[in-house]
Amino acid sequence: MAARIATERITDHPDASEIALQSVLEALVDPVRRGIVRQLAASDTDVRCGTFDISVTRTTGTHHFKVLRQAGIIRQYYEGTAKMNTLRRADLERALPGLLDAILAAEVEPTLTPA
Amino acid sequence: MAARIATERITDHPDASEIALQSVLEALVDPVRRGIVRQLAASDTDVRCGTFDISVTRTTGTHHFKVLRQAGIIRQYYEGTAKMNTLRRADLERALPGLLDAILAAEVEPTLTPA
DNA sequence: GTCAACTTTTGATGGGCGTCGTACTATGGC
DNA sequence: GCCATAGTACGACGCCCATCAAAAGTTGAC
Repeated sequence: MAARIATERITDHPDASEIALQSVLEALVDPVRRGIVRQLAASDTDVRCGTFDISVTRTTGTHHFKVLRQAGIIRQYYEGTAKMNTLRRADLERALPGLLDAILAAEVEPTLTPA
Repeated sequence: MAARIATERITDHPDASEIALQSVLEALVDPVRRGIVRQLAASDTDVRCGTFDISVTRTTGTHHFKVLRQAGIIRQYYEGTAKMNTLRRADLERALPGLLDAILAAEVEPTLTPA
């Protein structure tokens, strides 16, 4: 078929108006998930799940992506066998102004501190 | 003795420079603790532990105050038998600019939504 | 010194979350 | 059709955290 970008297959995305502080905090309290968000924020294109630099199993990775998606922090869509990820910056800024920027600005994670 | 404000008896306070994103997020992810911080932010004077409107036992309350203190979010000192609490706004702003404001601005907690 | 008010400490309990291994599904290329 | 690649679903395990009840410590008033 012609459809190569199947956005419709993932139904988990909350509307921008449904993004809640509690869920976002729960999502971003985990360092692995913050790492994902940071890498996403640093990239100027959408990123495939498999290319992230995370220190956990693929299985666990899937779990973290799901949490981020259900909190409304990332948007996911399929492109062939690959699952792509985008940061929902604008939606987050509307729902929780300043929060994402404050967290991204705060500290380059200690584990990544350059020498 | 003459000392009625014994700040020295509590040694847990991290220095402003030691306030870390991870600890602050871990502290503020709990709704009860965010409630404490909100009440503190809304008050123009220091507040005694006992006068907070929290929905848990005093024992649990003590625990939450301790977490907030060790994260560097509040400062505590004794005044007689009462334990007073202050929000460390300036220190937090220096360590994690914009974070506290973003969280306080975000939503009046659903549980507190006025009718 | 004794009593009452305020908060803490200790120990126990329960639930939730991060983690993983294995088995499964889906897509694309041959 | 078959195989390889990308990611998911399921189930299990361990640990950490919020919660509490009961007992103990501190301080101020009398």
